[in-house]
Amino acid sequence: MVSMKDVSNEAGVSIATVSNVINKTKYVSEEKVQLVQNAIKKLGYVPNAFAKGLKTKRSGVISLILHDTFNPQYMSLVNSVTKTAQESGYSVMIHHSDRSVNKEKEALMNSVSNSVDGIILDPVGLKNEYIKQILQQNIPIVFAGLSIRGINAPCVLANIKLGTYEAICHLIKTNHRHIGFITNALNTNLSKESFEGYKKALEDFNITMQSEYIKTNASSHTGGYKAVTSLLMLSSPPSAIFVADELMTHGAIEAINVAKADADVELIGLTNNEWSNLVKPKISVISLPTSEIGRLSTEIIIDMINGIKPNVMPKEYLSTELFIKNSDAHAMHINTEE
Amino acid sequence: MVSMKDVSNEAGVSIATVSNVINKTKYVSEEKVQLVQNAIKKLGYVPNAFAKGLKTKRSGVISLILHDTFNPQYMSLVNSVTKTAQESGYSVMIHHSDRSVNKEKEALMNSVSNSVDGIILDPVGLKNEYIKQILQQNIPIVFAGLSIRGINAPCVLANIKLGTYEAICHLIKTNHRHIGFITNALNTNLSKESFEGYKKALEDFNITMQSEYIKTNASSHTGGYKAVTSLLMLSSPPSAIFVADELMTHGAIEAINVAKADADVELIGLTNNEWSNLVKPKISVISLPTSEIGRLSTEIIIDMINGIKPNVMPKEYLSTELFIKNSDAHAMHINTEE
DNA sequence: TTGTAGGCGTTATCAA
DNA sequence: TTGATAACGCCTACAA
Repeated sequence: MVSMKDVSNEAGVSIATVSNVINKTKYVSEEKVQLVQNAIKKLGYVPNAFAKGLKTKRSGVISLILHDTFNPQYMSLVNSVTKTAQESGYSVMIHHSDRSVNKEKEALMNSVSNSVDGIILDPVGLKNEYIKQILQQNIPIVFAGLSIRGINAPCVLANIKLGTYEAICHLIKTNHRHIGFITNALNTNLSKESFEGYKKALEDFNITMQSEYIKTNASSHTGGYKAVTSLLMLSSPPSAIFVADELMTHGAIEAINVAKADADVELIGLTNNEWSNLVKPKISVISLPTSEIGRLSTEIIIDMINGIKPNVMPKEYLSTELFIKNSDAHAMHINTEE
Repeated sequence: MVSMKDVSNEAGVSIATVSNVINKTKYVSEEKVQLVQNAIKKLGYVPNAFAKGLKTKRSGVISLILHDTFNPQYMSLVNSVTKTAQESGYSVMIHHSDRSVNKEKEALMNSVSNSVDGIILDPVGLKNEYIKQILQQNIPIVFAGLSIRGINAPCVLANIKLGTYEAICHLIKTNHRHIGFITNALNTNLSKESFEGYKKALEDFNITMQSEYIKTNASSHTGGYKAVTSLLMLSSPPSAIFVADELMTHGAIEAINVAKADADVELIGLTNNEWSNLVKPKISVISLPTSEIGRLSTEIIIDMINGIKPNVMPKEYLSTELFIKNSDAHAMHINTEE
């Protein structure tokens, strides 16, 4: 491996001068700059990040820890984080916690051990004691997608409550009064907040919530299928259904197809997958601002690394978008911050 | 930051003993092991990867460089690479070259500078002089998804030629004789090999290739749309169309919908997106073994890191799968290696 | 079985 | 303006 010392020998200058040329830390005469640059090129010198990090305590690496990469939406998160980071000269290390608190802990430890400059965490659950230890290490952390209670760190989230509210309002305005709501066990912020939005919309329009229209124990493909099927079998079935998860939306579509009920029921799902435009029956969707979440999280973490306090604490909500079927443009796009 | 020295002080042993306890490099008496472990826990010691790497020249990091992350398929690649790596104790650093040879070069340099133990490269184009320099640095590299000519490194690819061949054979066996073929400019291995498969299938069944059925200048959504539209306007349009790209498949479906031609034309697209099951008109698809490509690439790179020569050189082909519409099971699954 | 000490490639302080 | 040199935290002969 060719080191600074080799370069300094080749160029006939001191190691310090080489370092100053590379990092532009001090003025070096044009003559020596040339000498050094030629030597670097000739020898194919590449700086050693270990040695540099050992001195500076900085790695130029941001750690991205994802809890569920099965969901296709995560690609745009990975994308935007990586791009934003690269633009600022950072590299991204990616870990999967795979819905396991233990793996999350491992990923966090690994991040500490690798001296990453900052961590973007999409947490597994509502708590992980180990996270507090990270904060004590003084390594910046921001939460993406989910928040963790009791932890004072910035947090970038989709405003799913407002998104759901908008979607339900749209349905009501297009004369739906019997609206189904399907989600998983209401044990995540996402589903809980989505349900809040649903309730609020009904309230605002003075519509009584009917418990038989609410299915809160669905999950994944099959769950969506079963939930919709049972809704359609009610004596007075809903004329519209909101589904708060991408996979469950799949199942919902199939159920409608099987029941040949596409003329009778309006569906709003959750996805930003392009394929959803081509699906029959046509559905409307709300899409999470995954890409923006990634970009903003990264910008915040970089600010924190540089000692700049993020001005929005502790939570930053990004709005979802509602795409109405048969319409290229999206219907509403309300931007809120708090 | 708490270092080994602090631990050794706390435990009342030497630094070397601490190191030996941590790395299990030498036998240490049970008594001192306890002492050290208690000290580690008490102080919250975490090894410093910089110092370690500086000595050992190993980082435990694999670099994954992707050329196009717009394509949703990449998520499963990222997924399988990360999981496989994590299982073997490696971390993954992810870079986007974004179809730019320059960015690819930057990512490679960054990888060298960070002393990654190995590189999985999904290359931008058919060549990049800089890659040869990487090989000279003696850092293991494997190509995923695309091969680069003139470079002697392992290479894990989808057997798109065979996949296309199977798909076209299926069409022929179901009595199609007029089969359209749509791809981009034939300037990538993928499209070239796909076209090879198309030609071979026609030959094997003694069907004359008709040049008006071949559209090789399509690209992206719009390209697929235009290509299919023009095919459908032929005086004797094809009864089946093969589309060798996910986005182009989108456009193709729309074109068929607009032309209301779904009864008349059979479509086979390229994707492994779950949504494609729900699309109308129903389509068949061949799917790339992205996940397997990721897993195998990672296994190979880890072997190389450990000095084990991969036994399959220089290319390893993984088979695609053909999913016939209206059928849950896939029709064929032929596994070949060469 | 345990300890001492040199050096990995940088950066940064201090002299020159 | 440039150059010596002492850390940074760890591993690993080599000694004891």
